[in-house]
Amino acid sequence: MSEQIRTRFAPSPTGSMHVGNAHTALFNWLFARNNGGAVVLRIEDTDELRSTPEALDVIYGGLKWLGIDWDEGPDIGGPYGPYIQSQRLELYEQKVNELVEQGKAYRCYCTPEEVQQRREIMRAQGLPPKYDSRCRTLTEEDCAELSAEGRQPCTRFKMKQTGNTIVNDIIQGEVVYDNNLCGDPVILKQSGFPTFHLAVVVDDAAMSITHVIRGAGHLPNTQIHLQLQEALELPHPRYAHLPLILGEDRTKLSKRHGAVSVMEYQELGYLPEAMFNFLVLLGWSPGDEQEIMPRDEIVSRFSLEACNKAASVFDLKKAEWMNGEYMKQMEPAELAERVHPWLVAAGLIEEELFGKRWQWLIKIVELMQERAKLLKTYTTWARYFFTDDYEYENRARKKWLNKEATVDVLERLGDGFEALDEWNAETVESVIRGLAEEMGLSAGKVIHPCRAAVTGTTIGPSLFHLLVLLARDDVVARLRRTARLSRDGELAPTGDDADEE
RNA sequence: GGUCCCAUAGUCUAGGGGUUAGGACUCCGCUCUUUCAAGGCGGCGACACGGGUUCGAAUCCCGUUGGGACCA
Repeated sequence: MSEQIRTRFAPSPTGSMHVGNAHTALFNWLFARNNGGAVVLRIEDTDELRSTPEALDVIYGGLKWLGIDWDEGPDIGGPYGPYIQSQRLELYEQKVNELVEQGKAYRCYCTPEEVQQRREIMRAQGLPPKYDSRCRTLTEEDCAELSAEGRQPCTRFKMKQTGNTIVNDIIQGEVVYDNNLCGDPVILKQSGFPTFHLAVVVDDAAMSITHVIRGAGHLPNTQIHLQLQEALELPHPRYAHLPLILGEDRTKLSKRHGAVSVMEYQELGYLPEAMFNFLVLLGWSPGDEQEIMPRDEIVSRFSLEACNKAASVFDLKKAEWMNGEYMKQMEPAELAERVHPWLVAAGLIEEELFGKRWQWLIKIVELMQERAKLLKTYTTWARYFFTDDYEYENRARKKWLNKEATVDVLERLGDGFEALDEWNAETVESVIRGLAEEMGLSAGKVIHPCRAAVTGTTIGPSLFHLLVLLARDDVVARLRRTARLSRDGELAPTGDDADEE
């Protein structure tokens, strides 16, 4: 008989989906899917004002974007609901009362300020800054007196004061904590809300969670959870603490490191499958040299035992590279579908595309498929395909457009194109090369000015193939317009980097 | 400050007593070409340090240093 594996992902509804959270969700999902287990989505909102529908949507959206699904959760229900902690308050209260009645927890009348103050003193003395347990020994009269002062109690759990608590972690191994060093944690706040410690323990058990997979930041909390489970006579789940994801400066990833929420990566033009692949490689490796792997393969090869203990730095450059790789592997038609919304948002193309126009877009996408690294890249690099309103870059101005010889080349090229019977890559190329020969120039001396004139830039895909994706009339018009501007001296380098080479 | 965790190049990692320490990103160079932001080729670059254990340590142990996490 094998127990049904159940993992859970338990975010707080903060209104954004941090990549660290996404990483944790991903590993829970991978472990469950690899083992034919279930994934539970639980919202831990006992600390927040309450979850708002918007905050929930952010979580759902982030997970769905990455392709992480769940078997039970607030939106789809399940046999262990409700899945939002603020809807489970009676349960926590009942458990807390149970502990108090059994003498395993007690009311504490110290204010947060007092506790904080004493902690500072202990720290200054070089002592472990834990709660000093002074309310443990309060009598009923003491309590009544303190209440009369207007104090609202919180409830603290009595931690063992001797011996060790051993966490046996699948990833971190055996970690030993000295019970004497841990103060009694609050389990029920003055407000009557449970703390994280109580709620996780109660819910993990109530939801039959077999494996708690979470960030390594929770490792020290686990000693509390283990003791709480014992006191409540609940089973211990297995624990796996994942290495943290850090920013470039090796501190916890936060806003000042740039994009930290998964949706920001979507907005930057990342493909979810690339993000998925990138994230899984932070803290896990298949053991060989494979890096880019389809989702199925990741699922089948995944294991918690193969996870790393060391924290990792989120390397944006590598994520970008990987995204580019995914874009290259894609069918042009599919990539075009992904790129299309970006072009629409940039006002470059209409939302409804029909047959020929789709085919045209696919060709454009394909032309740049090798070099674009993000979906968003198309809105800038491919801009000139969709509008005549593009900038002449300084490099193009300096190298070609601001030179006298260019005017003639552009004009004659325009004439040559105009005279063409057919507009295709071969005919275009022959005009360009023919003109170069006629003028006694190398082909590059025609190609580069032409590119600069028609696209405004000095770099891009094959010029011949690019030109034929534009209407011939447009190309001719652009050549003539550019020639005129050049002659009028309008194309001198501008701006701060005008002198830069 | 206390406790815990971690330590292979700038970054992600493989390896785990005997290896020329492998791969990937980045960076640099060369090359192809019609440009590079793409392709091809190549290069720089690592076992944090000090002690042990051992015939032999990057690998095991201890310490130091550094980093991180937690301490409502």
